[in-house]
Parts: sequence; structure tokens; C-alpha cells
Amino acid sequence: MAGLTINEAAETTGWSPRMLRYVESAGLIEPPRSPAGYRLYGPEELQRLRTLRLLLEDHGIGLGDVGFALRLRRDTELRDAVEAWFEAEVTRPADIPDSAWLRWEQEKHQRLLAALVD
Amino acid sequence: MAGLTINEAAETTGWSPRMLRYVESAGLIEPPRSPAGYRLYGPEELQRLRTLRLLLEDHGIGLGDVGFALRLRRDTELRDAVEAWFEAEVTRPADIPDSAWLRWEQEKHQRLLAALVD
DNA sequence: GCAACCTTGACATAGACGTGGTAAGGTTTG
DNA sequence: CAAACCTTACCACGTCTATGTCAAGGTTGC
Repeated sequence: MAGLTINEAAETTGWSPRMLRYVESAGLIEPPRSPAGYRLYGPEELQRLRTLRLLLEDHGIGLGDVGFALRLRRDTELRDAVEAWFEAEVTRPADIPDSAWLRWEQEKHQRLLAALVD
Repeated sequence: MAGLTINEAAETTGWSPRMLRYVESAGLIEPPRSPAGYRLYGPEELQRLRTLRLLLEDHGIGLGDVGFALRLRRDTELRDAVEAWFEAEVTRPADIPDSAWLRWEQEKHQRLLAALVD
């Protein structure tokens, strides 16, 4: 076969077979399959499995974090939205001073209640 | 006071007071404090709380995810490491064909065992 | 000064994450 | 064909996340 099977790959990478399937389910490393459906880990997959291990250990992050990073780099809209949130500053008419704006905020639910009994 | 207190902020943003403290503990939104230590939410914090809420709902992500994104943008080393992992391709002498490399991998633990009884 | 707020810290819980097992069934190989 | 693999689909369990609630004590405003 043109690659290591899951148990062999587990031995050379330090992951358990169970975790190799889990890593795959997270979309991080998806080895090609044999005609019968066996996972076949080639040099590239093995290499990435080892470096993934180091990445997690070195920075104290989890598979879910890397999965999210993957989502960030694949889903442009998500990336932009997150980026926008970090960058966002207050956007509101410059002619309303903070004090007035705060009062408005503070009285909002009173206005809402008033509207209800109206 | 120059801002909304935590319960007022909760009312206008849709978060619970408990969650506002939690969001703060995640490093996402840290309102300034009054001399006595009261959290004071200004226009900027309120705005960001509302958009944070939308960000999570719109994309089905969690606070932890946004926290990780924050880490990514603050910790350059982490960002580079994650980036490098996604980009990594196999790096190994081009003159070793896959088949040989795989055999080498496959027999690694047998060699290790042999070394042990040596 | 008292009622109504705020603070931190602790306990509680439902669901998700990380990980290991096991069972039922198909594949490979000597 | 039998042993030793592989597959998916579950069950289990400790830990973490997200959230609520409560207690003990300080602050504020009328």
C-alpha cells in the first residue's frame, strides 16, 4: 500500500489511532484512502502530524484552537468579521456628547416600559 | 458616574452581569473602573458588547474562539507558528523516493527494538 | 443611615472537548 | 481460511466552558 496504515502512523507520530481519527474529524489532517477505505498516511501527513504535536505543546493550545484558525483562514467572511470587531471603534454622530448619549442609554428601558403601558 | 454600571450595561447590551464579568476575564472587554472599583461601561464598551454578541451569533463561534483570535493577533510568535504549520509542506532530501522513505518509517520501531536488545 | 447597588469568590450544572474503550463487520495476507 | 488488520458507531469519563446563583462585605444616594 502506498502509505502507512493508521496504527503504523500512530507509532511513528506519537498520536493514538483514536486521536488520528479525531484530528481528521477536526479537518486538520485528512489522509487519502485506499479503495477499501483504509486511511493511508504518506510522508506529508506524517510530517504534519509531528509538527502539529509540537505546535500544540509549544504554545499550550488545543486542537479546537487550530481548527478555529483553519476556519479563519478558509472563511473569509468570518475572518473579516473578527478582524472588524477587533478594530471597531465607536461609530456614532460626533455631535452627541458622551454624557447625553449615556443618559439616552440609561433611560432606554424606561422608555421601553413606557411604550409597553402605552 | 461617567459610565453605566454593570447592571445597566447588562440591560442595554443583552448580556447578563455575570457574563460581562466573564467577557472581561477573557480579556475581550475591560471597562475602566471607578475609584471604588465599580466597572464603568462607556459608549465604546457598550458598542463592542453589542457587536460581539452579533459576531458570536452570526458565525456560531464562542468566546473562547474570539479569545484565541485575540491571542493570535497579540502573540506574533504564536501567529507565525500556526501560519507556518498551515503552509508547511514536506521538507526532506528530494533524492529519497517516497517508497523508500515510507519503508524507512515503517521499519523504524523494529530498528528501535533491535537497538534495545543490542 | 438605610436601601439598592457594587465587588470578589465560591458552588453548581449542562454541554462540549479530549481520550480511551468495545462491538459488528469488511480487508489483507500468508 | 484464519489471524491481524481496518472501518464506523457507540458508551464512558474527566476536564473545561458558559452560565446562574448565593454569600460576605464595601459604596452610593436620598
